[in-house]
Amino acid sequence: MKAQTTSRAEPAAGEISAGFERLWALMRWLSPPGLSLNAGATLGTLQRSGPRRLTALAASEGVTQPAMTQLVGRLAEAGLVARSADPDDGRVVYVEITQEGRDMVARRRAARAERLSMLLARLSPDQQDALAAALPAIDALASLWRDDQLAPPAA
Amino acid sequence: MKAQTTSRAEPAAGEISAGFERLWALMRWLSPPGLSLNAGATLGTLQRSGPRRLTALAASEGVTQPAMTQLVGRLAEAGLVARSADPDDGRVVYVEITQEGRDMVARRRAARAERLSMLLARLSPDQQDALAAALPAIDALASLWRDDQLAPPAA
DNA sequence: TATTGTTATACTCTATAACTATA
DNA sequence: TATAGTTATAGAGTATAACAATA
Repeated sequence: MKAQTTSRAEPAAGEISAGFERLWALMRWLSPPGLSLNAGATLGTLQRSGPRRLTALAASEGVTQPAMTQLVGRLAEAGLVARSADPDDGRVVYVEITQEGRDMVARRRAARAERLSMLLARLSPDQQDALAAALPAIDALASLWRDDQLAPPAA
Repeated sequence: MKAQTTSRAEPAAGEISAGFERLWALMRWLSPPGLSLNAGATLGTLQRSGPRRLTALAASEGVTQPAMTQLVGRLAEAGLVARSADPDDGRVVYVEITQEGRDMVARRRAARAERLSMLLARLSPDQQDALAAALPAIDALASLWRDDQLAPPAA
């Protein structure tokens, strides 16, 4: 309740998180079956960021290390990712997306875009513009959070 | 691939859905434990929309009818919702949020807002504004989709 | 002794199919 | 016969705890 510690961000935070929550069911509907949302997001992270350690992947996707072990196991079994060892540290496992995985990401992205564009077309031009204009902020928000998970700040 | 059927919405759809996907892990992190994301979203829908039939609730949350039966059962057991019968049709079940449920929604919303505001404060003012400006579009998108689920359009 | 990742186990949640009750 | 909702069953996916291997 303490006022003006964070400029105008504070009053808006409640509405923004409520808006995100309302998108929850839509996001599930957009995602083609075959991969869970976690699996799809993990694949997307690997495509954007390149090979990553299993622990880092678990942190950036917000799941536990054992859960990521199993998720990577499923993705590897499906040929979508590959594991590799660190030559300098035998404990470390790197996870990398395969070409097959990239194809899967592309297919899913196209399917989502097709479904979403039908809805977007029914928004007003102003609303479409507002969504597009918010994309950099959405990306920045997601990146900030992921970076915090990898190297927690103060709290 | 067919061009200009939907103005500028089409090229942006891919980026927007990718942005949503990147928010996925953040959304899970924002949500306090105790209720699943589906449970929280369902409670939020009931608070906004008032009593709803179980079938309609299942459609608007994007889960099957049996899944909603069980989810409502869990929420009712926790005292967060109440069922009531339709006097005119003995088959119909209405689901309504209780005061305890409203309190839960408020608590969760406050917790999410607190976590999110720490991240929002680290965005530039422009980015904060862009997010706030996109809220009406996000709400409209969610509503469009929910309405379609309740009464499917053409496809 | 600390760190990285895996295995074991139990639990939550979901979907499909079969069922009951009302219309 | 169709519709609203429930029950039965099986499966996916997660977390906690215990473990193995490397540093």
